[in-house]
Amino acid sequence: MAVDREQVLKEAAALLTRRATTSMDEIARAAGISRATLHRHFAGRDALIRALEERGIEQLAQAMDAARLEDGDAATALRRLVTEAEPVAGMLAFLFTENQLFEGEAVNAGWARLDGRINALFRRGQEEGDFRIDLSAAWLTEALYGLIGAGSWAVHEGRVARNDLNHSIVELLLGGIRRSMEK
Amino acid sequence: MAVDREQVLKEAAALLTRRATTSMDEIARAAGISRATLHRHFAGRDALIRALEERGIEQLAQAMDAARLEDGDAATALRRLVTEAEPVAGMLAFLFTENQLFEGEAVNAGWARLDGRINALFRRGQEEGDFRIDLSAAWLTEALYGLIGAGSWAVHEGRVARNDLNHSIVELLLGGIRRSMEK
DNA sequence: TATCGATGAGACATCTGTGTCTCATCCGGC
DNA sequence: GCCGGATGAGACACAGATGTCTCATCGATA
Repeated sequence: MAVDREQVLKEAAALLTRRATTSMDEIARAAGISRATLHRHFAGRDALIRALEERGIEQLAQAMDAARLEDGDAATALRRLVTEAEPVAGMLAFLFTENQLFEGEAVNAGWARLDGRINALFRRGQEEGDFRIDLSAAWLTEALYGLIGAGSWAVHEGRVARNDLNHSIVELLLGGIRRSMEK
Repeated sequence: MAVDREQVLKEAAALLTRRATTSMDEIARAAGISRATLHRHFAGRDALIRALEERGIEQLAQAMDAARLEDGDAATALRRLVTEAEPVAGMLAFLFTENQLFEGEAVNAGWARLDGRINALFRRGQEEGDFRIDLSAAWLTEALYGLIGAGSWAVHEGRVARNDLNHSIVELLLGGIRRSMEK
């Protein structure tokens, strides 16, 4: 009865997102397998985190593909990106706070690629005259991550309705707090 | 030669912001004292974190006082808040990701008070017709924390210049990404 | 049914961090 | 100079998690 590796990673992500210090034993139980079996599939805790990171990178990359970042105007592409990335928001929030620990070669390269794609999207919006240019694309990228993380956390805490998450993030990013007469 | 408790907390905050699992020994060394002395001043790791949290709450409260949140229009008050809170940004980023673990009585009450003040600021802006009302004040509060955290991290990583931090946060919050003809 | 691979349960050693304690030392005030 | 409080260095036991191993069991398949 082969263990569903993907299912294990999913459970692990759910637990670690809530508490970064969740033990291997707790993860194993949550996944419905024994600690021994967990170790048979992932050499150790580091390997598990690494696998999670690779999974997160892959999922975000797929979300980007699905969002077709290069199509249409940048703002609409950004909306699509947030929509596609929402299911991975919790995972991103976890990795965003955790990735300071592990500085793997391939992993960093993976993040750099993703950052680059988002950066490019913001730059495109700036070049097309739609996005303001007094805020660097690098900062906008970080801010996007930050808002996704904050939003995911807020939903988890019950301070924001899950249904509003997408709208909350995108609208704040695009339009800001201020009520504008027209735009 | 009395240990400078404030200095120890400052060092601890700096280290823990970078890596949440920094050991007591590392903190002690960074503060230039021995682990034994560190334990003489803080009963244990929990007590140290608790002290950090109280310190963060106090500092943020002072920043709010200095920002005079009730004076003038809400947007300007928000600008003042970000300016005053900037020196504590790193600390806030740490506590923001860490407070999910410790659920102290008094501590939570302290955060609730601060959240309430920020919430009130956003609500005031909404009632005065300056802030949009399709984004809840609760979400705006979370978003502010998120952006401060992301900004602090971006500065730490060298992706945003420290001098730009204030401007980056406030402008994104108030105006959003979009280039607007007029506002 | 017999077999083989995968799993669960548990024992075990190890490691890291923590909290406590003791003892020597240092430094300032008397 | 002497004394007392504070500190540093280090030993110690303890707790929790980790990684490895063994052995029994279960289930699918030949």
